[in-house]
Amino acid sequence: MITSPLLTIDNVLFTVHDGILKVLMVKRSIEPYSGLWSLPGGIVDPATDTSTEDTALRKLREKAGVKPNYLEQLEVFSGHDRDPRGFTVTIVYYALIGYQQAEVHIHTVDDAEWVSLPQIAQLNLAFDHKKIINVALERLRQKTLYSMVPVFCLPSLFTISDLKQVIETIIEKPIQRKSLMRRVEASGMFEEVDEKAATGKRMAQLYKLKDNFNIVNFERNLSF
Amino acid sequence: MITSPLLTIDNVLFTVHDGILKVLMVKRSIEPYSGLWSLPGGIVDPATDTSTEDTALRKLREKAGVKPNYLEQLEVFSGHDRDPRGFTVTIVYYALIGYQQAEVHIHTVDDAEWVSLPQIAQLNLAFDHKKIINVALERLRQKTLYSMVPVFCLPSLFTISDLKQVIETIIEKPIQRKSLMRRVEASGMFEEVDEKAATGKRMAQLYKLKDNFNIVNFERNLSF
DNA sequence: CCAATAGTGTCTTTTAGACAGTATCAC
DNA sequence: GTGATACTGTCTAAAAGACACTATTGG
Repeated sequence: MITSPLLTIDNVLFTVHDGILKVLMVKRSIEPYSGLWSLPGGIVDPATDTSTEDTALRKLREKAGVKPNYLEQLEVFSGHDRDPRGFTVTIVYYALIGYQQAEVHIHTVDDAEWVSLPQIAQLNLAFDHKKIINVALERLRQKTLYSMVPVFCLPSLFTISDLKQVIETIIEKPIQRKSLMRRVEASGMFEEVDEKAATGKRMAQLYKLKDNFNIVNFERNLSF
Repeated sequence: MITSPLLTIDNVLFTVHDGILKVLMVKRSIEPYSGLWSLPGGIVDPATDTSTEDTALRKLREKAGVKPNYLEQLEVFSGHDRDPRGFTVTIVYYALIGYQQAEVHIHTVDDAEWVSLPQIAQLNLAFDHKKIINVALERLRQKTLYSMVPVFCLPSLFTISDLKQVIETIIEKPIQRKSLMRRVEASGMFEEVDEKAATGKRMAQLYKLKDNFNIVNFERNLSF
């Protein structure tokens, strides 16, 4: 008779704030790795969850009171060496949210915090979470090259400059404003709203996601 | 106390033979869905498997005696409605193999068979395996547009025409031979061997994967 | 008017598509 | 030589990069 291994999920929730890419981390309060920072995740509960995606959303709600704008399966990590308790299987999701949207909730929970990538590099994280974050980051960067997913790191109204900054923060490269505008147009995902933002000198056009948008994948990557 | 749900893996093993894309199916001998065709998979066994990828490879070996040239995680399927026994979680892998390479083994196992996609559409498959196959197919098609993965459906020596046919079979569209040759060259994954194949009239150059190849992803998709 | 940010026009670059033209083989 | 398949040369097309140019704002 085979006993099922411990099945957990973990979330890599990204946001961008002031040109810095951050990941939501929570402090572990139980063994193993008690006291260390870790990804917000937990055990899949067949009694309450209708799917593992449901588990992922529930954990983000419970641990930080947030609901992401975007959530997608990254991949499964498994093995004997990733948890001192033995063989474990973790389904990892990566997710995006606007900083303003989440900030309120994060601040009321003192064991949840936005951590920048340089900070993460220096921390000692629980389990193989550092590796998981790197895989998620790689995927987010790739996806940023051929889609508009970074928009999910922004509030519901945003300018082209906002979007440009978020993209540049994620891929750590400058992009051409012109290229971005062409893609915004071509994607058909967005509509201009009757409002302008006074961020810079000249007022900037505000955009929002259309009510029934489909995420478009472009046929070629941005390059440099 | 939370009991872990039943954790299984399934494989969608593709090959191309004579211009037909096929999936390896096995006949179920136990309930539920006994007697129906299903994907070759099974339960993850922490006692023997070092990872879920290991489970996937083991199941392909046990059920059909084959070792794929390419194996990659597709995604996790979960829910209460996919198995009459209740909440289940299935990690799905998709894989590629050359027809010649696998044929011998498949023929010795009478409950394993290559099934074409039109045939699959007409069959009544176990669980949600029809849906899983469609998701895997979609992924394979996407990947074919920006990489050379279809080469893993071929024997170790192959011609450009072989590769072209496999690609066209997968995406169900004709491509330009010229575009393919440019990509074969640009990828740096292949080397010409000192041998020619007498498939058509003029002898065709044979290629093989370099000993230390890296799978290259192109910056733009093939289009039509 | 000036400085700064928003946004446009347009030329270049890259890489795929199209397709004609050449090469090599069996017969 | 003929016909069929293999391969190359080269023009066009689509979309991104580069970058100069215009527009709009606050002061």
